[in-house]
This record gives sequence, structure tokens and C-alpha cells, in this order.
Amino acid sequence: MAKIQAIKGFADLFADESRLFTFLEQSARTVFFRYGFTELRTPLMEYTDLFCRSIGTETDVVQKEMYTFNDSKGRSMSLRPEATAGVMRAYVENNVGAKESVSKFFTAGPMFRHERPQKGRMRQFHQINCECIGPKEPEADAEMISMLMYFLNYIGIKNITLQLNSLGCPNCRPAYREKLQNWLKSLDTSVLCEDCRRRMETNPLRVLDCKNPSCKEATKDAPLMLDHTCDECAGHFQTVKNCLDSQNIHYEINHRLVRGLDYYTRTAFEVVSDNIGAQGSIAGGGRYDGLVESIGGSSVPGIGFACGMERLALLLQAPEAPKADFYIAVLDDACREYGFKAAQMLRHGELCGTMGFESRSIKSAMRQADKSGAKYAVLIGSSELEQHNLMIKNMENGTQEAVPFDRAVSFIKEGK
RNA sequence: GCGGAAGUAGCUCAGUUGGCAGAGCACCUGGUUGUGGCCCAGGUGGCCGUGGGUUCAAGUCCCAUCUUUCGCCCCA
Repeated sequence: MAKIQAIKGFADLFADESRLFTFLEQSARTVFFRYGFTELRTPLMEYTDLFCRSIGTETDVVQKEMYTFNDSKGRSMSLRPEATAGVMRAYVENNVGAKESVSKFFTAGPMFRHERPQKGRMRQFHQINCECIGPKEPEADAEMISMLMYFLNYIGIKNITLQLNSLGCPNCRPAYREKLQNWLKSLDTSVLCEDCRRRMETNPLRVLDCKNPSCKEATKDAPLMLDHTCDECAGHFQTVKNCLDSQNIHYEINHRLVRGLDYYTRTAFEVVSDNIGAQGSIAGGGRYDGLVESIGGSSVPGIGFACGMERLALLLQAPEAPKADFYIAVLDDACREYGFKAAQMLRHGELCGTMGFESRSIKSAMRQADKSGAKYAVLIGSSELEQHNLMIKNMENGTQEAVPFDRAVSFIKEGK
């Protein structure tokens, strides 16, 4: 029989990784609760149209990377490639905006994109996601960015850079876009890569984001969004910077930071690490003032970010595994049932541990107990069975004692 | 979607010019009465990714394919 394998880009997370992911989620809860966020779990699957309307049909995510298929009634559905769209759908559908003027949600879970897997990029990957829906004020942007940096510091991420840019708004971006496009057309376009020659027409801002050295060089004197923002956008951006400065949060202005999803407006930010390989971006987000409207809600501004858990995991070590309190070893088959009862008794006494089901020689049993890492070995042979005792051995100092069955819990807990 | 690299024991990897399938670690069993780690001895464990081809003979050469991995693109 051929072995069944996991789907490419879909990973199993065993103890160490699983513990690390749990730590990340718990830390997120702790930090985000301090900022007034509540947890929202949205479905893994949505109608495809939701993603088309929120993320944008011109993006790579929607065009080439979604897991899309029809249900039995022929409706197109997709596994979520990111979290924001689903959160916004839930917000609009449940009319949350009518109940509160500011909503703060965080969510953590798997996302799906059909890309070529590589370091820090899986097809099923996991994000921690925060959305603050309602406020248009720049302090909300600053709070969101500050919270992200707080969180990253809280979990122990170091050597990262916060990059900041403003993408303008519907009042000023179209004019800038046109100016940039004309400027690009005036270049000798043969120095641009094939993709950029196409992007020039479809999405000129993306040309600035190209990593091709020749494109970077060619566009180094390109007109900048920040020089073409309207007064409102400029003031907004200035306040965001002031707030970050007041918190000693260091940032770099990155004029090439454009973001890949169409819904972003004004503030855009990204946190980059340079020691996890090519996929260096560990978190990114921005303001999305037109998003709620684009999926059929009222005109409500918002800002959010997503943080890639696999990429955080590359930068962190798993927390140490907790030590078991006991390991029960039985020395012959007649003792197995008594061993089972002992294990249950200890667990009901709030102790953690396992029983080696197979009876073994004393030497082998001790090797198993040692390997388990438990603090105490509990040995059960014929004499323990007869006298209704448990032989309990402290694995650290080697001392041991025959303890009456009923006193084993307190013996282990109090060491006597 | 496009490139590069790699698939041999549970893990990390050797394997020469084509000539008996290997090491270290791990695992198991012992080292004299019911006691772990260190040490010693022995042992289990392999369709050499898969399918074709060349050859007296293929882990080794050729073709295909799958998988993993690092990049590109894109993104978190």
C-alpha cells in the first residue's frame, strides 16, 4: 500500500511547535485584551465574492492563490487567504456598528494560499490578526502599531524594523498615481523588468515595491507619495509619527512600502526581520477606510494588521516542555491493573504523568522512567501489589520509599 | 507559475572507477537477588523516494515522475 502523505504545504505541528504556537496565541490574548480587544473566530470558508470585493480582483492573492471550488449547488466558495475580509463580513452581517462606535477584534488561525512553499511560507499558514473598526483618528493607527510592537517585544522578538508609509486616500492618490505613471513612462523602460513594464499600466505603485535591483535603481528618483498627499493625509500621518515618537517606537519611512492588498489607504506599515531568510516580513497592516463599504456596509473606517505565526516561530524557541510528576512502571503482568488504578488515583490528585503499560525488567523500567523525564518513578512489583504500596523514587536524588497507596498523592506533592 | 539543490536505517549522513548495504546517534536486551543517567557487550532495524532504461552486474550511469528544500514571483 502506498503511504498517504500530507498535502504539500500543509504541516503537522508536534509537541515543540505546537507549544510555541499556543504560547504565541496566549501571549496575543494577554496583550490584546489590555488594549480592549475581544476574540472573534470566523469561518475558514467564505463565498469567493467576499474576497474578490475586499482584497481586490487584481491582486495575486485573488487571481492565483486562493483555494476555490464550487459547492453542490454550484456556488463558488474559497478557503480564506487572509482574515480581514471575514472579520469585516461578520461585522457588517451582525450589524456590530449599530451597537458600538469602535470595535476591536483579534483572531488567530489558519489561512490558505496556493503558493510554492518555502521557508516561512506554507500553503496552510497561521496568522494573528487585529482589526480596529470605527475610528478615523490617527491615534487609532498609532495605538495599533504600538500594540503590535508591544506584542512582538512581549514574546521576545528582537532585531526587527518597523517600516512606515502613507498611501494617501481617494482624494490624493489618483493624482499621484497618474504623476508616477507619467514619470515611469518617461523613463527608458528597457531597464525595468517584465513585470514592472506590465505593472506600469495596471498598478504603477507596485513598481516601487519591486525587488529587482535594476528596477530599484531606475526608480530611486521617482516622485513620492508622501510629497503628494493632501493636507488631511499629511496631517494624519504627522500625528501618527508624533504618537510613535512619544513612545520611543523607532520606525523607518519606506517610500516603497506599498502593500499587496488593494484595500489599504493612508497609513501602511510592516515589520521586517533580516534573519529569517527571504520571507522577511513578519507582520504588516494598514488603514482600510473604504473596505467596509466595499462589502456592502456603511462607510466605516478601520485599521488592522496581520502577523505571520510561522515567521514568528522561526525567530523563537519553543518554551520548555513541562515535566511530568510521575512515571509508573510495572514489573510484571499481574501488576498492570494495579498500575492503572495508581495512575488514575494520582491524576485525580492533580498530578501529571503516564504509565508504561508493558511490564518490564527493573532495569528496563528505570530506563523508561528516566527517559520520560518525570520527577518521580513509581515502581510496582509483586510486593507493592501484596502490601498495597507504591515504591516511589525521586529521580533527582535517588531516594525512594514504599508509600501506602492512599498517601501517594500527598507524598509526591509534599515530598513526604 | 519559473529556477537551483537534495532524497540511502527512527535521526544526521558516508558509500571510491558500476562489483556483498555502512557509520555515529537513537532504540531494544544484557553486564547474577528489585533500581535510571556514565561505561561495556550484543541485537533489532533498509523496495537505497517511485517507475522505466543501459549493463553479466546499478545506491552509483541515463530518462521520467513524486517529494522535500532554498530562491524568484507574491505575501504574513
